[in-house]
Amino acid sequence: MPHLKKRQPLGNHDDCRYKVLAINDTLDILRGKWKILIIGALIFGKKRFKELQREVGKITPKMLSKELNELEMNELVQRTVHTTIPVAVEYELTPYGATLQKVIDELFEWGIAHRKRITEKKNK
Amino acid sequence: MPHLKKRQPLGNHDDCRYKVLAINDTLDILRGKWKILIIGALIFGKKRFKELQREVGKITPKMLSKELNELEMNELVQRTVHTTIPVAVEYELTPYGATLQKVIDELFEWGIAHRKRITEKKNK
DNA sequence: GATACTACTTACCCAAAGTATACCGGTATA
DNA sequence: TATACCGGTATACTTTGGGTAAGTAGTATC
Repeated sequence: MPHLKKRQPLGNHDDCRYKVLAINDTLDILRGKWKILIIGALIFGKKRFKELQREVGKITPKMLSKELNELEMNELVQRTVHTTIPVAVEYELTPYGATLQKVIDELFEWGIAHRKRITEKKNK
Repeated sequence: MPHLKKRQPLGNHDDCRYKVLAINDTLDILRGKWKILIIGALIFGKKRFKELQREVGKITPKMLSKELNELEMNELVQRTVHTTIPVAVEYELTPYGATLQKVIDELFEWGIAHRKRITEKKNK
């Protein structure tokens, strides 16, 4: 079950609160040290658990498992268990997960611009 | 001084890491329970400390002070002390801070869509 | 029979983030 | 003289995020 923060009853003029809530929903989903990395890895296709672990870097199985669970809850990632022997578990981005692309692009572009701004300032 | 995570030396094929770094720069700036709320409040114009405190809600002065400092370090918010008697301190979004608008809009729209998706699913 | 791989889970720990409460010096108001 | 507003700090506490290390059940390889 996907988790959302409880939506407060809207007061009179505070659909502002409602906005903030929506923004934080998105932020919560992307938050965590590894989520973006995992999504990034899955953009290029299905991956198995150990494969992800190797690809993402120094992530521990505990964290990988936790982050994948959260992504799955939010239906951004699909987990498939193949009943082969031994079992193989595959993770892939859902089409819904792919809708995050635009958001991620914006975050990326602003981050790049920020970094540029900062380093330019430093060199003056 | 604005703070950036140290950029790891790029390996051969991982400008992916570089991307993630930029994304996380942006995320870091927006991170914190109150940042978005504060930026949201400042979009409508200058505000004084206590004004912000009332507007943002249950934030403690310590947190407000901390978050404002961080926003100021990143040049998103400008702090002006008016040497009136008594002194008045005003905070406002910088033009640079306003460039976050697009990012925030994306986060908002995705959040709205997500919320809609989830609640629709629940009602089935 | 020993070791190793897969896909995890569990228990424990620490540091950072956030909260609660009180306080400060200065000014203004009743 | 007392109270309240302003712009914060100081101190102590709890909560959360994340890391470490180990264990587990099943399979396969040497």
